[in-house]
Amino acid sequence: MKQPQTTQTHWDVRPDRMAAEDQRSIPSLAGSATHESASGTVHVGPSPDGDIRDLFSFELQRLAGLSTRIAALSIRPKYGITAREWRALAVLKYLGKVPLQELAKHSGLLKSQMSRTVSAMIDRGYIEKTANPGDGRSILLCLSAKGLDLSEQILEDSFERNEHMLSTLSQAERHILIELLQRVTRSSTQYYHHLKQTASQADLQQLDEE
Amino acid sequence: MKQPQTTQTHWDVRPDRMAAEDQRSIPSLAGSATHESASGTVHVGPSPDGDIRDLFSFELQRLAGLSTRIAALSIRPKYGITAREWRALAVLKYLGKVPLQELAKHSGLLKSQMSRTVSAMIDRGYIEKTANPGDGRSILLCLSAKGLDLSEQILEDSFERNEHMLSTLSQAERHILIELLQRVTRSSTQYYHHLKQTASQADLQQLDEE
DNA sequence: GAAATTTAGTTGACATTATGAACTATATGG
DNA sequence: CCATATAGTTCATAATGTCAACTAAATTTC
Repeated sequence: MKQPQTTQTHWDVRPDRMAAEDQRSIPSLAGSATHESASGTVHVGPSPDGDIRDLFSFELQRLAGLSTRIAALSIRPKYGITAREWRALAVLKYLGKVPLQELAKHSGLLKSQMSRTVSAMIDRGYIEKTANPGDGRSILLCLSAKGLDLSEQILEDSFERNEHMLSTLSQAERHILIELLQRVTRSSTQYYHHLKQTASQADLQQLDEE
Repeated sequence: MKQPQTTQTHWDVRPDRMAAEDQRSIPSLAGSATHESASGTVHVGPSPDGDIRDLFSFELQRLAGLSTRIAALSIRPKYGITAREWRALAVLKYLGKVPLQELAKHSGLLKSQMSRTVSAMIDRGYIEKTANPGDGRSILLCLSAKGLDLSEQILEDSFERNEHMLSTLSQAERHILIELLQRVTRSSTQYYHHLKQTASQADLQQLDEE
């Protein structure tokens, strides 16, 4: 099934940016040559002539949307579960037995979202909930046998999906990609907290002014 | 755990996997090895016991969610525009003057979504709409002067945001990351079309069977 | 060249997701 | 004790995504 090394897939990948029907005019595209200016600083700071395609977050969003659709297409019909529910299971699988907040953090969801997701999974018997002996407010969540089994099945499928998505990358490139993403996630998390903080400070200041 | 075959990358990645507050023991984690025996067929794929953190799509989704929140935090309050609306403007900026379908494709949205988005932007004077002389069904969209101005302002902000998000990567690494993302987007697009097609074929078959 | 089929865009209906705030019940620190 | 912080649930609301129906213009086909 898996073909880790080959670069060839049956779906035949074709070049980008100026694919097929796209090249209608757009003279401004000539400017894209400017990017590759050797090794110097390319688009970093405020770039006057860069366009959105050079923007990391743009590519990221585009691909993430695609990935969501692909996952939904493969998971929902087959397992009767949403991608988000599955993610909760899979995260819980490596966390073991943790309170809800912890699960939410690792999944990148708000606790309110996670609370609903989890209670739906409890109703369906995928997750078990026990009291936390050390803290009466908190609960401890873990996978049921059924939940573990499901999460493993889907995880396997997911690795295969990823295999297809990454089919044009070599093994080395895949590792690089994941590692870079993880690093970016870390620094972005810090940046996000920073932003939130200064934003709420600005809000307070605004109130003072009125 | 997982063994990436001595994938030594020069930037010495130290995934935090068990960062900061996370290492609260979780003794039950040791037990996760025992599960394998029960389920019989374990993982046959390339990742026998990899967990979801090794999954490209998982990292992707996590980071994309973060990026969305960061963008919303910076764009909405400052410019009174949603991230999606801005993306439409920025894509239109490099496309020039195109029909709606074209704009939708490049933005990764359905035409129905784009139609709504665009008409809101027309109402606010950011986008102009003219008839397509070559095709009576179609319309041609382009940025107004106001829209161009706004898109450039936000684009500049966005490059700065990205700067923060990518702050821990070298210039070379940023290029690699974008490159890889673009390549993955291309092959994933192919895969998606492939999936959709086989899915709808399965649907038809199902109908036949009834 | 008229009927049937495609295609571009708009709109409506509906499910999913995101976000914040209110509310409960414990916990913790003066 | 009382004030305050925290864990989790629930509610309200907005944004997003998805699909299908609909109009109008193009294209194909016989």
